[in-house]
Amino acid sequence: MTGDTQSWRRAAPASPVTLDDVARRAGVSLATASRALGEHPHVAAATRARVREAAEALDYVASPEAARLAGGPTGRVAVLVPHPSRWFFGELIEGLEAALRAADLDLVLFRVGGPEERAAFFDRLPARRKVDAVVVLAVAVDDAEHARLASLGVDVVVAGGRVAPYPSVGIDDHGAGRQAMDHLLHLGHRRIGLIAVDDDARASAWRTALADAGIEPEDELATTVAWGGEGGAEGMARLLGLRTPPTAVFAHDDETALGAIRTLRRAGLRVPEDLSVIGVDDHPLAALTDLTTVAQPVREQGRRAGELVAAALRGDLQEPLAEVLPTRLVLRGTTSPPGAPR
Amino acid sequence: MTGDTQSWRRAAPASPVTLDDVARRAGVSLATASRALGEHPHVAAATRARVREAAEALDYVASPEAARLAGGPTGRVAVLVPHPSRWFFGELIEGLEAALRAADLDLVLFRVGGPEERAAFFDRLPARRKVDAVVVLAVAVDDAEHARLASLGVDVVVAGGRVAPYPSVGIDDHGAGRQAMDHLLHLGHRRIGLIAVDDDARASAWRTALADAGIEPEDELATTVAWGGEGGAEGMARLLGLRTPPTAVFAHDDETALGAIRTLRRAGLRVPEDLSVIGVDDHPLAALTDLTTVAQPVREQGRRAGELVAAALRGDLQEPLAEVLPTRLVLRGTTSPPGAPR
DNA sequence: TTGAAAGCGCTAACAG
DNA sequence: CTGTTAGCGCTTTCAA
Repeated sequence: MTGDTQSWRRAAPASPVTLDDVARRAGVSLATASRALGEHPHVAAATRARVREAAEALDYVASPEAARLAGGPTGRVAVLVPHPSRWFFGELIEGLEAALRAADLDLVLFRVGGPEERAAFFDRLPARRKVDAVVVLAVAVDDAEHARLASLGVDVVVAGGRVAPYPSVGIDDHGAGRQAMDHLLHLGHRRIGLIAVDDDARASAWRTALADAGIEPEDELATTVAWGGEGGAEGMARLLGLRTPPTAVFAHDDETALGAIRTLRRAGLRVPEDLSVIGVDDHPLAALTDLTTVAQPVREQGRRAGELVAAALRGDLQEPLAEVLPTRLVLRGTTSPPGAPR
Repeated sequence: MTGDTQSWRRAAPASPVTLDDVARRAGVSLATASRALGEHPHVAAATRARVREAAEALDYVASPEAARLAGGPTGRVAVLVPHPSRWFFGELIEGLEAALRAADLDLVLFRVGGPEERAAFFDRLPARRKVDAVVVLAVAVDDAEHARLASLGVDVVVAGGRVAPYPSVGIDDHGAGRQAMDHLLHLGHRRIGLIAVDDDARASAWRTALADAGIEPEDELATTVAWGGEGGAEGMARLLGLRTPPTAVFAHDDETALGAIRTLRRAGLRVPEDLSVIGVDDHPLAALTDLTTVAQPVREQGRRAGELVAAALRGDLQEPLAEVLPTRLVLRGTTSPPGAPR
């Protein structure tokens, strides 16, 4: 590093080598050089080799701007994220980043959390002309938004969920809910509470699992809360306020479940002796807190979604396939048969 | 939404609105429109207003490629993140995204965890500027990398830490460590353990705080572990293995602290009655688990860093200032005087 | 203060 | 198979 006091400031960029230089050195026309470097079909092998050599020697790096301007792809993918700071989305992003990087695509992040942000994105479409594809992370896209997305003229892939007509990669949320519920039912619980975050597939799994077990789902046992630990804590408090509280609770996700457990501890109740709790995700803290849960491969969902985008951009994606990755019950210490002594 | 089975595929892009269209609608020349939209000086206020109005009405989005090709900025900022899925970095990203968006800058995410990924970034960002600036999130930048960045002609800002000559925004890590240590010392602890993740400022605060209190820092009381809950658990296990275990522990961060507490619980020890634990961050789970900690404004650090970049790109940043945001001790339930009954 | 015109570096027809 | 020729959309001299 220079001792220059101004060294933190930007210096002058290095001299640029253009395709023209490469073409000249290889003794071909600019157009041929372009074709040779791109994976174009009709180029003599020898020519191609010569051009590549020249490019190599000159340490040539193409200008993405110029390429794009002339009609090529941008080499960029927009990623729509509602909550970047949540573990789930962070994992999704890590997986995506890895796959996109491997495909030589840059990841441009757009946060679309609240309604204003959504509106800001879909109305203004700041991604216009800036990306080749859009990856939507676990957010529902309504018809109007879908229409806007379509007007972008880019490929769309969904990760961590499933949205109408787009290719997607996610888990079977209903199935995951069933795994959790069936586990509780197997243990012998009949009065099972639900702490939902949305009226989603996991919530509906609660109903159908109960119904299938010949138990009438009671509305008072289902409560919907804001996402997160605090929400979970509040939901559990509500359930404890019931004349007859449940003997087990299925929480929307691990963080919500952890919140529920806090409420139980504060109320002097033991988990799982007095009440069983199960979540979904297999968040790192679930292992740490010995939380029984239904694990889902989050990073993998991101990775696959990234691969799907890459394939779509190559034109290799024929059908809007919806990939469903497996979930699995992880037995730990927060569930046991009802009224189990110790 | 169309019922077309192919509707998931990219549709034809909506006709792109060019600067030309804006200029025409505003009744000025292309050049004037460009100047009006850019913050150029010599444009009549009325003209500028008219052009802006036209742009607004037409929902105009500039083509970054064309702008860049013609010598302008890219309107993009690279963000280097080591671990996107960790809460700390997610928060930083949320803050950054908000600030960059407000400045009309796009955020391009690059993960730079291991050495290979770093190399990939510094090699590939190459020669051609894909971004106008780089925000480095809490990672060290070596001299070669620094040189590379400088030669690319991009501005650099650091968030969540402090790196050599760059403008940065972070906290006083040593100070935060002192807040934690002083709290423990105030409570009367003399034998205080350290679970470090690095040989960093927080770790050094452990030493100086003890020394200042007239206590000789014993090496066996300081243990370094891998980041995260598992690391914390392991570190605590090591400390418990000592002939004379500490009566309190300062953990590098909340997640590490949570891991330590797990080990204590499993060992049948009570927190804080048998052993006090304090972390740093004020992670959402800290509130949930009643963990005493030193809070730092993470999202705010990201936000400020974003503002700094925007300023630097406008040329409004005169000096490489290093902003230090305040931390504060958050008293909760995992610390108490040593040997405190109940 | 504004307009006209010249590229920025590359890709994609269209000829040869 | 390869060369020629237009632009892509924007920022900038250079004049007016």
